[in-house]
This record gives sequence, structure tokens and C-alpha cells, in this order.
Amino acid sequence: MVQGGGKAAGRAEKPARSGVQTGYRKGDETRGRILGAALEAFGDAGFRAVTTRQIAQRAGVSLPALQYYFGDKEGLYRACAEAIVERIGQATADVAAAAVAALRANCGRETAREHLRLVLGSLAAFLAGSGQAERWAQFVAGELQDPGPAFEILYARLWRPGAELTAGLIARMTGRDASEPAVRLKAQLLISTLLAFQSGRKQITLRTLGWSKIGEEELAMIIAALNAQIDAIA
Amino acid sequence: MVQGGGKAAGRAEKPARSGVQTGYRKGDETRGRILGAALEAFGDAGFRAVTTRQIAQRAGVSLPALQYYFGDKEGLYRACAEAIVERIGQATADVAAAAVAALRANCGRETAREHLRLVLGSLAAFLAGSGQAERWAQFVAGELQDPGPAFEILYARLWRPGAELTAGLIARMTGRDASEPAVRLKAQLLISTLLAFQSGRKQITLRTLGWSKIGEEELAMIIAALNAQIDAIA
DNA sequence: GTCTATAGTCGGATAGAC
DNA sequence: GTCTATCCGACTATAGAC
Repeated sequence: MVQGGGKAAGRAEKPARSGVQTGYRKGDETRGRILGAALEAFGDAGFRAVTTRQIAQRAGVSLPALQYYFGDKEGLYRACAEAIVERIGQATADVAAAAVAALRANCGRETAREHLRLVLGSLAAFLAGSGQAERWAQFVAGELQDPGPAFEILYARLWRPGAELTAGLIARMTGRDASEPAVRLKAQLLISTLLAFQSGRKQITLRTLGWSKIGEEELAMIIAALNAQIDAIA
Repeated sequence: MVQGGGKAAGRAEKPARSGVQTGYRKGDETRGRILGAALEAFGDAGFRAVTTRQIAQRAGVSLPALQYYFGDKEGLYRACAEAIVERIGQATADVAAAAVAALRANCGRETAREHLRLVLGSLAAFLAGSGQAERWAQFVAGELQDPGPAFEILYARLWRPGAELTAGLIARMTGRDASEPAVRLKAQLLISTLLAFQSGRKQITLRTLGWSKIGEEELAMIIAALNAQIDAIA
């Protein structure tokens, strides 16, 4: 973990540029292609399993381009993690903000329960929504399960805030304090459940359930099961 | 996947031996040491992350010994998976057999629920029981989440039977059929939950909950949460 | 900015002595 | 059965031309 300060030591992390800002620069598109290819590859197979060559080929660039834009393989991986955090943050911003506001306003038990349903439901819908999200979920689940170079990013900016909010809502529902282990445990249980579907999904979920994909109908079933769990909490 | 028949093609998988059976052979102890070291290493870090050199060193043998006893790295990995299946099978054999018997005897809803509690409880107790089991759970969770060379073994001999039994019990509890997707989904949800604790445990569970280990007290809390989920099912 | 060519490292597997 | 020595392939990263 030679992380150092906030913005990496030497060059890279963002190519040094000269001259005035024009709003669009040649490299931005290349950088984006690399990031997209890396997101797919890493999501599918994990950090170690993916080679920089594969990513370069997928992105249609040569190998040194990765070093040029992201410093090294780990830098690219971390950039992927941040892109995912960003995207999931956007997708859940509204419901999360509403839930926080409700908690601040000292809402009642039923309101808290409703918000919990909304938060988890929107997350589930997002995760099941696109083929991209599937990969992202796998990226996140894999990194959290077996910590790698992006663990801190995902934990601090995704898992912890999410667990915090969930615990807060559960605490309100049960009339307990969000700091109690029993409450936090329930929160983790709920989130883990959700992630488990996306992570082990490919082989397990589909195989055991005989599904071929997770569509509208399947999503509804998952959300129903989640809601049953929520109701079991309080 | 050059798996071929049932017992590996060429040599290895079990060293060829000559002469009469004596009940104890020199190599057995060495083989055991290698397997033990591999179990630990793979459980901690996964197939790719572990090098054969590390395992050899941990086991106090030289590198070619692994090839001699297990053919190649994958053979060793599969041997680990089988050892784990074996061990977990033993630990849960009694409760599982009792549950199966109850189902066969057309037991009622409450009896089925009780058996489900017992099965999951014994599994949880086993998983939280020893430092070894922790590694095994991580081995299993990792392999199921990101399928590798041992996926088929774990799926066919561990996950599927477990999911089948769980689904059967849930079906009895709810008066539905074990083949219904909704039933199977609930079964998977339950098992995933259990595994999620062991898998992401090190960093997440302990960190989020502020625990330093999973002892008696923590285990009781987890089982209570599981039982609440079971009650939510029917 | 983007490439080709290559340096340097590491890991899995084998040959063959003992 | 177990070792030492070694091969070979694959990977990350860099140097330097364009």
C-alpha cells in the first residue's frame, strides 16, 4: 500500500497536459475506451486473472497506453473502482437522500421501513438492470470478499455509507440504536443478501433456479424475498 | 478444462506404488502435509494468488513433491476441494440425515421448520467453530463466486445437495412444491446469507460490527438473525 | 499521444541425480 | 520418494522512435 498522498506520486493518474483548456482533448476518448474495457474485463474475471494485454486489445490500443493514462495496472484498477462508485452513487442518490432526510426529520417506524424498501429496491433494480451493472456488482463483490487494490475505495465510499444508512433505518424501525451490534448485523445481512445474487449469480442462481437471465419477473421475485426479510426484522 | 475421464489421465492423483499394502506408507505423511499447507494457503488467498512455491515451503517440501503427489497445481486444488467436502459432509451428516428422514416420513410444517433450524444452525456452528473452518468457508465462497478448477466438485457435492435439502424443508413449511422458483430462491437466499458471513468476514463483518472475532456470543447473534429469517419464510 | 521492441521478473513444470 | 538445477512461457513495465 504505497498510496502516499491523495493524488499519486509521479506522473500519470491523469496525463500531464500543456496549454489552455479546450474542453475536449484527444486522449479523453482513448482513456475512456481503456477504462470501459478494463471495467468489463476486471468485472468478469478479477484483478489477477486479467492481463494488461487483454485490456489493451479489447480497447483497441497498444499496451503502453495503459501505463500512459493510468500509471500501472493497479492504478487502472482503482480508476475502475472509482467509476463504479460514481455510477452507483448516481443511481441511488435520490432514494438515499430521501431516506437520510426522513431519518433527520425523526420519522416513524413505518416510514423508515418504507424507505428501507425503497433503498434496497432501487439498488436491486439497478443491479439487475443492465449487463454492465452485473459486471460492476461482481467487481464489488469480488473485491469485498477478497480484498485487493481497490478495497479501501469500495469500502469507504460504497459499503460503509450504505451499511450506515441501512443500520440507521433498521434502528428506527426497531426502536434501537444504530450502534448496537444486533442492528448492524441485520444491516449487513440484508446488503450481503442482495450482493450475493449478483455475485455468485452466473453459475449458482441461474443454475439452481433454472433461470436463464434475471428479467422483470425474476427481479420482482427477488425484491419480494427481500421485503419479506425486511418485515422479519421488525 | 482437459479433465478427461473420472480419474485424471496420466500418472499422479495418487502416486503409483509397488509391492504389498502395509497400511502405512512413507509418502502418506508428506502428502498430508502438502494438502494441509495447500488448504490453508488456497483458503486464505485463492487459486491464482497462491504459488506452488509458497505451498511447498509451507509444507516443508521441495517443489517437485507437489507434482509427484498431485500431478499439477489444479490437481492439488481439486484435492483440497474434496477434502473440504468430505469434512463438511461429516460435520453435518447427522442433522442432514435426520432432516431427510423427517421429510420422507411426511413430517408437518413445524417439524420441518425445526429441522431447517437445526441444519443451518449446525452448519453455522461448524463454520464459526475453528480457524480451519474459516479458511474452508472462504475457499468455498470464493470458488462459488468466481468459478475455478474446483467449482464442479463444490457445486455438485456441497451446494446442490444443501440447496436441495433446504428447498425441500421450505416447501414442506409453506405447503408448496420444492421445484417452484420462489421456494428455491428462498433456499438460496438463506444459504447465501450464511456463507456471506464467512466469506467477506475478515474485512467487512469484523470491521463493520466492530468485532474482533466470531465467538460464542457473536455466533448466537448470527443464528438468531438466521432464525428470524426462517420465521419470515412461513 | 501512440506505437514497436525489449528488458526484467516470476511462476509452473520437468530432467535426472540420489 | 525426495531433492537440485533448469527450462520455458507469460506477464508487467520501460525505453525510445515516430
